[in-house]
Amino acid sequence: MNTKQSFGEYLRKLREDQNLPIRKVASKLDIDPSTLGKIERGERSANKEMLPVLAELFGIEEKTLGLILFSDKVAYQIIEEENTNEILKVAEEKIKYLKNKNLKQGSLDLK
Amino acid sequence: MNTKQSFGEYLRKLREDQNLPIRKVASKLDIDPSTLGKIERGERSANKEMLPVLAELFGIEEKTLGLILFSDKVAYQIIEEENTNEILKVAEEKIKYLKNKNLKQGSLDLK
DNA sequence: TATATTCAGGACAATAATTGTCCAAATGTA
DNA sequence: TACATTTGGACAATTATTGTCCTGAATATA
Repeated sequence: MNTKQSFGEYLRKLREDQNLPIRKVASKLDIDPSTLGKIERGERSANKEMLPVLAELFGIEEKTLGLILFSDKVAYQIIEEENTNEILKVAEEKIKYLKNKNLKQGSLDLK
Repeated sequence: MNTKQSFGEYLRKLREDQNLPIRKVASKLDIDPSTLGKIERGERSANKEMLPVLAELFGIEEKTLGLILFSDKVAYQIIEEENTNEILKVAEEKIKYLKNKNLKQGSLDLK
């Protein structure tokens, strides 16, 4: 996993390695080519529904794509803060706590 | 740091420990009391501008408040995923890379 | 050179999400 | 009871995101 690449850069590389034009991938995703171009350049965000389509198209685990996409989103959300590592650590603990709580009880609801 | 508490719960505890009504804290924050109530219950999100006000009011480091707030946001963003730990780890690496890159170059721009 | 294809990036309306504000009902308290 | 506090719904205003189209530049192709 190359963490020096954003989701968009990763996607572009996949696409170019296969010599596919934006147009074709966009059509598979059922979005405007211009939108896909923006996603590749990081000017718009991809969404979860695109992942299974891309996974199949490029023969990559959907989970891997999700990992790249969500880590991007998390990074973007906190990169302006100073104590990013601490934030991530506390977030990890909160998630652990909440998931566990959730196993034992009903559904959750955070904001 | 108690990671079993959301920002709202933490805030409510601070407020109740001082026997302050929502009304008063809301007025310091210059927001509607109903909105503050919702923040405490996690139905709305707090924002960064509120942190210095709360920090001074309760005598707590702004950074600590920010830590609780942002870790909440990160947790909320990914809690529905399976591989949350991996996501956080990759996010950490990305941030590290981007911050370093940023030190050496100009300003950054992700999405 | 002319023509076609691809891509970047702007514009802008449609849609969705968030926020501010007010109010009425419920709850707590003197 | 009377008063203060809190909850939670409603809804408009604001802001953010998305879908769509268009133009021009760059590149490839006939």
